[in-house]
Amino acid sequence: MKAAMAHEVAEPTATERVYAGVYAAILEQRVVPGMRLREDEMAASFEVSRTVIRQALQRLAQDRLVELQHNRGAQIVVPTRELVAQVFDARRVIECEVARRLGGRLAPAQRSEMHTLVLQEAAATLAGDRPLAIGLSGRLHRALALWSGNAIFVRVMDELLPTTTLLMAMYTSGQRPACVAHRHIELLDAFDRSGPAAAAEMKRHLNEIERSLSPQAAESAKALALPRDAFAPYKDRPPPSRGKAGMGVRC
Amino acid sequence: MKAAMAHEVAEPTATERVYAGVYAAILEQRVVPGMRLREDEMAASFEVSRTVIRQALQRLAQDRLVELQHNRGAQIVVPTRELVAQVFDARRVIECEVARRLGGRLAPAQRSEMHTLVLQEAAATLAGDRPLAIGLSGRLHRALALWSGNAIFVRVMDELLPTTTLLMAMYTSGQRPACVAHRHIELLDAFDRSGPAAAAEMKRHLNEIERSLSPQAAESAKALALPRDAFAPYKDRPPPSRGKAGMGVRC
DNA sequence: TCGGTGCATTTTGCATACAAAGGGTGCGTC
DNA sequence: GACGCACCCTTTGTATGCAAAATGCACCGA
Repeated sequence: MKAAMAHEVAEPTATERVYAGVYAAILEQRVVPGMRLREDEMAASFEVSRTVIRQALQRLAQDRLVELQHNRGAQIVVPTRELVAQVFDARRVIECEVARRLGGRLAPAQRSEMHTLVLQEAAATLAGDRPLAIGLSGRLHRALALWSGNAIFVRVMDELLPTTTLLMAMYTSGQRPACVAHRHIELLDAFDRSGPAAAAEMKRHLNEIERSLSPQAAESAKALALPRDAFAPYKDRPPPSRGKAGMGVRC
Repeated sequence: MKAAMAHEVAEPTATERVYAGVYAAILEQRVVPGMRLREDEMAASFEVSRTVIRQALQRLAQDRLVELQHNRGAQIVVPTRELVAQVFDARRVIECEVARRLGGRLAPAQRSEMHTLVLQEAAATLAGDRPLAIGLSGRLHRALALWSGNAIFVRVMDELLPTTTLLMAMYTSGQRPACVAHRHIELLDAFDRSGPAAAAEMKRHLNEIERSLSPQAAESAKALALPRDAFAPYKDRPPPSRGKAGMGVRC
């Protein structure tokens, strides 16, 4: 009778909050690749039980944002140059095919939605909100897969987008604006033309994004300790004192 | 120390046993699409706690073998003709590209492993062990993705193979031997020639499998009750010794 | 017969507990 | 100072309990 009509925007579950919290921390580069995520600490930070943390870590591992090593806990995935190449290679294969099928065939509603997303992303980029821009970019590419008519492509995109997001967040050295890579307007134009044109532009587009990722930001940074405030926005107030020795800090 | 060297073949966790049990039940058609999987009953059948059942269902849902409906529990996915078309469409896109890259470039070891898998699969088919044959077929396709050099393709195959397995198990009306679809020998030959040849043969191969799936077996069968003994082999016999129940399939 | 209501069943989310396993640390020894 | 061993800490796997939410169904009234 009130909310909870359209989607489950109502009240996120605790697990989801943790998931989103870590996701946001990655996007905003508050965490470093290779950083250990200890269950107790996270449970304290988010003020939930370890059950929730474990579930969230499970989902994050499923999205390849964290890596679970047996009996050694979880850590933020350390992206490699190799991974960048492979992800974009695979995305070119799939998304160029999507573009080929969809180019010149966009329904008016789809075209207008695409346009909206492009504008929103541009606005976010201008506003300096990189996380939002990255998210909107992902939504655009996902929408294209959806419109291709094959739900499997959407599944594949859902599998690859989180990793891409991680890569874009990690392989960006601080102030460098990665926005040059997001010339989605030209993509929109190409989709108005033909399949081959859209495919070609998609390839160019993905190449451009790939090139924009500087393979330096994520280097070194092995297994850092958890900065006390990495998830600060989610714990409200600093816990009294966690004077536990043996943190195993090592760079 | 001793075992657990190569892989975790040592002693499967309870969650894994449940997962494997349901997986096998699907392969052997002891369960029907749409069948409800109630936690309590499964917990009783497998003699584990609901914790384990929930985790197993989670993994099964992740593999799209069961569908989790909010507050309505889990049920075996009901495959549609649409899904068949989409899965094989996507697999053609990806695996033909894999074949194109790999054709004529197989390392000797790879070629021999491919050969071994093909022979094993043929043997399993002759022996009437459809589940094994389906599994080996999947392993072959996965190996090809692996050898393509792009780990992302492996991820995608890992995403699609369980669904394909489900489809092959479900869309096979009892005695119909689906083995004609597995002319992997010709695939092997094509991979010895060239990229384009391998891609063409892969396309033909996937088309053949797709056509072999008769879209009738999985119809109707909505929300059946759980047969008391669907998972029987797993609640009385600790070691699932590959029971050969309902194996009346043969070529 | 149709429609609304309330209860019973089930699932879900979360917390807690505990034994086992494995890795890392630090200490003692050589 | 290097090596080996024992202990500790963390994670993992599993069980259990419980409250809240949602479903489905039976029952009741019109």
